[in-house]
Amino acid sequence: MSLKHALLGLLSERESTGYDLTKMFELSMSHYWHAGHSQIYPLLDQMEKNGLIAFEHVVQKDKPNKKVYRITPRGRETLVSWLKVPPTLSRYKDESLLKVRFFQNLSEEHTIELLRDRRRAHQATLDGYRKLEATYFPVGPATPVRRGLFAYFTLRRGIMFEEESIRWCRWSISQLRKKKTRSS
Amino acid sequence: MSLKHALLGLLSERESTGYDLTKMFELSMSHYWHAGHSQIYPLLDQMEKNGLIAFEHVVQKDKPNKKVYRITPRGRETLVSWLKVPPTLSRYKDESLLKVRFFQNLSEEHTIELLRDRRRAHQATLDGYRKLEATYFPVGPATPVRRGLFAYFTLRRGIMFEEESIRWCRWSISQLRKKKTRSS
DNA sequence: TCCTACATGTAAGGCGTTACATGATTTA
DNA sequence: TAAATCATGTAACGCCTTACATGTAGGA
Repeated sequence: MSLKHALLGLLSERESTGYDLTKMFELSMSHYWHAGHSQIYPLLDQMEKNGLIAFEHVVQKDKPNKKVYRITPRGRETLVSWLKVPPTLSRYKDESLLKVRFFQNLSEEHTIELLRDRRRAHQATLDGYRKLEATYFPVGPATPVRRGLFAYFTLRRGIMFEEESIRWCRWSISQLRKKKTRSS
Repeated sequence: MSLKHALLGLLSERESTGYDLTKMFELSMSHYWHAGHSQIYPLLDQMEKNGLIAFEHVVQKDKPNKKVYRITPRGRETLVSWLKVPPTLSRYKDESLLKVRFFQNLSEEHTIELLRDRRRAHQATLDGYRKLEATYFPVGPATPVRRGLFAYFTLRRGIMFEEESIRWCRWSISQLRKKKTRSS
């Protein structure tokens, strides 16, 4: 159950509400993990009962009241021992690549069109990551943000992935064009 | 439900048993999809009932009897209309990168050690892909294998991904070393 | 003799998505 | 006036993993 550990990791950095945690997944972790609030709230409940985290009710005017969670020493232990275990080979699911695998069932024109769409989608994602980079890490790994080095590493991995995806789309399209030339 | 479409895709290429299909996921599609036999057998059953595929009992000596499935015209329609829909942004889950995100909870020595382990794991995966490439696509996209072009594209994506992962590991380790030098 | 390949199934339980449900305040 | 933000929850259903279950033939 890695979501539990992801929540412990985020709470090891700062106290947060379920709402905050949900947003962190959306905004800065989407290329390697994600979870909706309907999964997060019940899990926080359960983790609190198991003594991994604790919360405090905070009453607010103007805004709804909230529950602010923090990690307990026991939670920290659980996090660290999880980090030390070498991860098993992660099994990706990429519906987009899965479709490409079966593109022989479409016309060549159509597949080129779909590959162009993919390239544009990757470009848009890349632009988003670059904005994050410019905002939070303006001078790269040397940016003086405490605790931010590994967050920067994972963002870099996202950027490299998107760049590589774009190169792959271009290469695939060029291969299809070559094939067309040969057969005509 | 993409597994259904993955099965249709594989059956659009050749008749197969549940066992064959299970092996194809393991051997050549693991970097973008996976499924175990306990998921595949009941789903084939259901798809047969819905008229997407049909099967024939084949009695064998020496080996257990088997059910050979083939795709129906209706299955082919379902496959093609799925292919035409632009995929929604795929949401990856990469436990390995998730751990990296929280490495600040470990010592710097330890994180370097773990990153080296990752690099070696990616190298091993890459070696496996390269063997597949040498076996099935010895002269690249021009290899005269009918229907094999898109299978080659997806394999190339796997190779590029692993190469990029290795570069990222090296880069991360070098960043950590620099930081150590600065602070000492 | 033990392991691997071939071959097909079921069952329990956990994980994850989508939809339902509420409601005040701020911004466009 | 409509939408977004803040904020927390529940329920139904489907997907997926792990384990249980069985049996033959061939190779090391």
